Amino acid sequence: MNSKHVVNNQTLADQVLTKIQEDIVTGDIAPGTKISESALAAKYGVSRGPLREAISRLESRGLIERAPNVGARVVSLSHQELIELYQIRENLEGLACRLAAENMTEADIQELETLLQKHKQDKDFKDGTSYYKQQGDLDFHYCIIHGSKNKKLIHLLCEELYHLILMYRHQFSAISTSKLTRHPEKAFIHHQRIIEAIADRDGELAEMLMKKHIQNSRRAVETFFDQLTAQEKHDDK
Amino acid sequence: MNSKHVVNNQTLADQVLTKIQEDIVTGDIAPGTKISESALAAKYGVSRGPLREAISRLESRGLIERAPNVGARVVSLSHQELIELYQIRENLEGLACRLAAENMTEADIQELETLLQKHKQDKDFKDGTSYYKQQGDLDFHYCIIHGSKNKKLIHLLCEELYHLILMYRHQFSAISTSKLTRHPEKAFIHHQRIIEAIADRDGELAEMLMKKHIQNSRRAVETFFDQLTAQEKHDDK
DNA sequence: TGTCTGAAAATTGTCAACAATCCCGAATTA
DNA sequence: TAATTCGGGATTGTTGACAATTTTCAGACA
Repeated sequence: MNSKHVVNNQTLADQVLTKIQEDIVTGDIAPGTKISESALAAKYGVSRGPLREAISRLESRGLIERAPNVGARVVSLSHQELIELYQIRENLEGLACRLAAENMTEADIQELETLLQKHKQDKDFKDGTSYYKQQGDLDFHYCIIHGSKNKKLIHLLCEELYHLILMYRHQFSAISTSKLTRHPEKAFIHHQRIIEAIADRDGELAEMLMKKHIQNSRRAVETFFDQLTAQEKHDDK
Repeated sequence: MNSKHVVNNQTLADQVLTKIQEDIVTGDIAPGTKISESALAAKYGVSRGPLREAISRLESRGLIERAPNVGARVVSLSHQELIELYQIRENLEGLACRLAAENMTEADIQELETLLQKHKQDKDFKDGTSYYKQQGDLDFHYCIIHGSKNKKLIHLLCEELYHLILMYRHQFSAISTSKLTRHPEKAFIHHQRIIEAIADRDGELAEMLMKKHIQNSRRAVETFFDQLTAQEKHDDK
C-alpha cells in the first residue's frame, strides 16, 4: 500500500531492458562480456522469461549478439564496423534532413532554432568538450530526425542505431574526450547552416550539409583510430 | 530413430519464426490480423514460450506491432508508409551500390554478370510480369547489397526491410501484377548499366543509377496508388 | 607431453501452471 | 435512453521446473 503508487504500467521486461541497456551503453557491462541469463536475472531480480525478452530486444538494437544454444555477448564493434555505422548514418540522416526541410512545420523549425540558441548559451560558458556539448549535439540530430515525419526512418535512427553510437561515444570518451570533438565551434556553425537550409525549405542543400557534417565526425573518428594504431605499433617495438 | 535424422539444429523458436513469417509475407495471415498467442502456439504445435520469442523477432523486423498487455497484430502499412519505406531503400541501396563498386572482388562482379545473363534468358521466354521477374530482381539487389561488405547495412536491408517489401509485393500482386512492373525491359537495362558502373569501379555513378532505379519503382507505386484512390472515389458516388 | 574420450556441471531452450491485466457485456443509475 | 460501474471470461505477463545442448575438466592413452 505504499511503494506501488509509483505505478509502473510498463512490463517487467521493459524495465529490465532499460536497465541493462543503460549498463551496456555506459560501459558498466563491458563490450564482449558474456551474458549469463541466470546471473542477470538474479542481478535484476526477475525470472529468466522477461530477461530473455529483454535480451532479444537488445539483440535487435545491435547491442548484443546471440548464438543458439550458446548464449549472448555484448557486441564489441571493430574500428571498421564503427566506420560502417557512420556511413549508414551519413545517408540516413542526410535523408532525414531533406525530409525535415520538406515536412517540418514552422513551429517545428522555431523549436529547433530555440534549441540551437540554448546550445549557444551553454557553449558560451562550458566551451568545448563537455558532456553537454555531446548531449546538445544529440538533441539537435534527434530533433531533425523527428522532423522528417518518416516513422520508419525515425525508428531506424533513434531506436536501432542511436544506442550503438551512444555506446561507442561512451567507450571512447573514457579514453579521450577531446580528440573527437576538436572543433566544437565548427559543429555549431554547421548546425546553424543546416537550420537555415531547412528554414529555406531547401531540402537538397540541407541533405548535403548534414551529410558533410556527419562525414566530419567520421573523419575525426578515422584519424583517431589511425593515431591509436600508430601508437600501438610504437608501443610494440 | 527415424524422423530425427533430418536434424534441426535450429531452435523451435527459429522454426516457428520462419513459418509465421512465411504466412505473413504471403498474406496467408492478413495484414491487421490480431495475433493470438495461444491460438498460434496450438497451430504450430509449440508452447507459448518459443512463440513469444518468434513474435518478438517479427516485431523487430517490422512485420508485427505489439502493445503491452494488449497483444500483437500484423502490420498493415498505409500507402504513405510504403512510400516512406521506398525512400529509405533508395538511399540505403544507393549507398550499398556505391560501396559494392568499391569493395566487390572481380569474382563477385563476375558472379553478378552471370546472374544478369541468366535473367536475360529467363526473360526471353517468360517475358514480362512473371514471378521469376520479381525473384530475379530481388536476387540482383540482394547480390549487390552483399557486395557492399558492410555488415550492418546488409543486415538492415536484407533482414529488416526486405521482408516488409516482400509482403507488400505479395499484397499488391494479388490485386494487380502487371501495373507495378510495366517496363521489365527497362529494369533489365538499368541492371545492366549498374553492373557496368560497378565494373568500372565508379561508385558515384553506381549509386546514382541504383537510386534512380528504385525511384522508378517508387513512382510506379505512387501512380498505382493514385489510380486506386481515383477508382475508389469513382466507386463511391 | 599432448590429444582424445566421456561423464559431470553449467547453461540455454521449452513447457505448463499461476498471476495480472484487459476486454466485453449485463446490470444499474441518472 | 445513454452513460457508468462492475464482474466474468479471455488474453498476456511471469514464474519455476524440466529437457536438451554445450562446455569443462579429469583421466586414459599414444
